[in-house]
Amino acid sequence: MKALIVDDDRTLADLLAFTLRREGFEPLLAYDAPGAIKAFENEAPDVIIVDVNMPGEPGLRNGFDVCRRIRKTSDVPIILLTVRDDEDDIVQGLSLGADDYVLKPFSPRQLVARVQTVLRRASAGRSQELASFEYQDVLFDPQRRQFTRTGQDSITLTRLEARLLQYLMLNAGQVLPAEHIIDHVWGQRSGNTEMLRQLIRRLRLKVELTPEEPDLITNLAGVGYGFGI
Amino acid sequence: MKALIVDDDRTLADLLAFTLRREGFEPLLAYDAPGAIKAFENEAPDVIIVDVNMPGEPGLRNGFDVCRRIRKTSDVPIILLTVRDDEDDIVQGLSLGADDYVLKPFSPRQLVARVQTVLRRASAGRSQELASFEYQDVLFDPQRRQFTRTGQDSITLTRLEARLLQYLMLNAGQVLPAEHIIDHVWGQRSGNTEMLRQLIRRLRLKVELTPEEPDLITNLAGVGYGFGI
DNA sequence: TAAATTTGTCACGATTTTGTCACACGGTTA
DNA sequence: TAACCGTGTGACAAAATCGTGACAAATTTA
Repeated sequence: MKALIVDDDRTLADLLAFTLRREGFEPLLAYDAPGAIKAFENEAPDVIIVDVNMPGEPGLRNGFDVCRRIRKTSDVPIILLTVRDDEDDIVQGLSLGADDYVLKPFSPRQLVARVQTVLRRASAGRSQELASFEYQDVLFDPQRRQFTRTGQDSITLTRLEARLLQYLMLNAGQVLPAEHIIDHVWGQRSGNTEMLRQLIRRLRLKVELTPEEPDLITNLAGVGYGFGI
Repeated sequence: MKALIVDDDRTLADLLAFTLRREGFEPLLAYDAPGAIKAFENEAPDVIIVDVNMPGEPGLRNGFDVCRRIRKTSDVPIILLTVRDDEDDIVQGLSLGADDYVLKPFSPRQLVARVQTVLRRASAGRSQELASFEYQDVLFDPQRRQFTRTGQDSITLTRLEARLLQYLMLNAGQVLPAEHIIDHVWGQRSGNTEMLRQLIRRLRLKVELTPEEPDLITNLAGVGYGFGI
């Protein structure tokens, strides 16, 4: 299994290479966007790990450009590395077709786990959805509908709860109009405000530390709800 | 993804069509306002790019009319093309519900980037309005309805307060007739002078440092109110 | 099929938001 | 000077919005 690592921070790139090699991968290294494209074309890696923030010439500038460029011709799994707190990055990266993203800083073990998850899904032919979402100290795995707060036991969400949470996390930092949420969770036809209120409530009971004083899922009166605002 | 291009300059329209097709879009062309409406109704495009300046019969004259007409029935993202860096055009366009505008001349790449940004925003459900307004030491985020005076805690405005402030800030420096404000905040039907007085009052209480001596929202007797005069 | 889980519906109270009424103040004008 | 107008202000009522609990219907699981 070839894994292409793209990062201008050579120390980090080397560390990733070392870790992946130990896990049986054949690591390839690129230190900038053009190098990444070249390596991708010459080596046909099975998975690509790209740092979002890289210097470089305009047009082929950063991890997003690499992602976009590769997605034009290939469905190879791509994992983006991004610094914390930049939700716009996440949304943008996902819309560009990345399969997963990992927030820095991360442990090498963690990254390897993500790589394997992405590969497993890719081989199963369903690289549609996301492998996982991270935000502060919470982690959500839509596939298994497992929600985990670091240091605590993980919780299994119901199908609707998971769809709601996924939609909220995918658009973290934004206020989503109730109608949009309803459309997305229940589909155009059914679904109403009351059902959303109940679902929000149930999700909060499972997910929030103090459901009376929610800190993850907040409401904006007259509009809708948002995650991480 | 269907992209409707409306421009009487066929050379430019063709160039845009070529560029968008290369990026995976299915371009549709219209060379005047009536043609644009027809294409919009028949083809249901995912995004519309309209040149502001077009010849044509009165009533359905230019890009603004197209924008206004389409916004009556649809939230499809609209990008306006304009030559003048005339702020009035921009303000007018945005107040008519356009999602973005691009000043001519522009590079095709640039336009494609804008198109993708707008589509991303639309799919994320935040085709709302502009990201934020700034004026001197105040900042307003319409989406979260957060008002901040630098160095102070931010305040959450109510829906109507936010709409009023947004309208005032969008037209900062001008005195807006009370009737216009009422129409914009409450919509054509309801709304009266008394309600506006109360809303102004409540907004001032939240926003002004000294509500008795307002410095942001000023009144011009017999006409209306203005922001930053 | 029975039990358990998940989802939808109804009703209530608390709070916030919005609308309405009454009145005071200053300036202008008859 | 008195009447009038536009505006600012306060108090209160109406409406909207949200969170909550209880329970029924539907679905999944054993």
